[in-house]
Amino acid sequence: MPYTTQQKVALTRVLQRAERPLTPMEICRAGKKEIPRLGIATVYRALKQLVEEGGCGSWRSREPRRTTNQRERQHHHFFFCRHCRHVYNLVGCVHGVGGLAPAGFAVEGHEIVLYGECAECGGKTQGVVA
Amino acid sequence: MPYTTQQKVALTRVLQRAERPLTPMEICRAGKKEIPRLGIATVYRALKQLVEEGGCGSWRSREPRRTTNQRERQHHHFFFCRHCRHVYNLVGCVHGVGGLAPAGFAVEGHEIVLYGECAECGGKTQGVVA
DNA sequence: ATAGATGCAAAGAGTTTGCATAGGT
DNA sequence: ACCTATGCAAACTCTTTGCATCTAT
Repeated sequence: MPYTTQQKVALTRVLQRAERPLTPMEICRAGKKEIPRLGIATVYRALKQLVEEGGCGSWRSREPRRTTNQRERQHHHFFFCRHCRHVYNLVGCVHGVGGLAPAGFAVEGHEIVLYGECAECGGKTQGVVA
Repeated sequence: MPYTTQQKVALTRVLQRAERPLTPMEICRAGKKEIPRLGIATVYRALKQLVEEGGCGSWRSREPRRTTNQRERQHHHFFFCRHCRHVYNLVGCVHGVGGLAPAGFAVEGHEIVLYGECAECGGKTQGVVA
C-alpha cells in the first residue's frame, strides 16, 4: 500500500545514480534539484521504507561507523538480521579481500557484513515478503 | 604522549572481551563496572584515540549503518581512508562471502569495507605513524 | 473519498566540546 | 611541576515524531 510519490521516485533515482554511499543530507540536497521543497524528514522516511522493502541502493550516515580494525585479536565478521536487527558473529573469513584495493592504497583492515534474515526470524517472516 | 589511564585500560579490556560490536553507550555501561564514575565523553574520547592509533577492537553506533543491498544494480564495495575520511569505490568482489553465514541464515547481501590509507594520504602521513 | 505521504517545526538521541579538577609522567 | 585526561554539563548535530495539509489511488 505504499504510494508511488514523486519524492520516492526522485530519491530512488538519486540513490541509483550515486556511485558511492551518500548521507541522508546529501541525498536530500540532491533530491531538491528535482523537488525543491523536499524535506529531510521525507528522506529519512523514504530510506526507512526502502530498507524495509529490501530494495534500492546504499547510503551512509555522516561518518563511516563500525571502525573496526582489530590488532589481530580475533578476526571475525558480522551478520545483521534485517528483521530482528541483531548482530551475529561469524567465524571464518575469505581470502583476497585486500586485493580489492587499488595500487597505492594501504589496506590496514577490512570488515565484512552480511545482511539477511537470521534462522530465528526466517520462520516468522514467511509470507511477509513483498 | 597519551597517558595510560585506568579508564583507557578498562575500556580496552571491555572492547577485547566483547564478542560483538558494542555501542559507545554499552561500552560505557560495561566500563562503569570497573570505574563507576566513568563518563560517556571519556568513552568517546578514548574510542577516537584508539582508532587514530589504529589499535583495539570494534564497536558500532546505535544502529548498523550502511544498510546496503543493491537490487543487483552494480555490486561494489568501499575503501575508507582513515586519514582524509574519504570513501572510495572499489571494483570487483571476492567469492564465497555468503558462505560465512551459519546454516539457516538467509544471506540477502553483503558489504565489504576496507580500511587504511589512500594513495593520496599515504605520502603526507609518513613519519606520523606511532 | 480515503488512506497514506509530505513539509514543517518541535522533540529525542547520540556525539562533541569547554572548563575546572584529578591524575599520570 | 607540567601536561594530559576526566567528569560534568552545555552545545551541537543527526534522526524521529506530531500534526495539518496535500497527494495518489
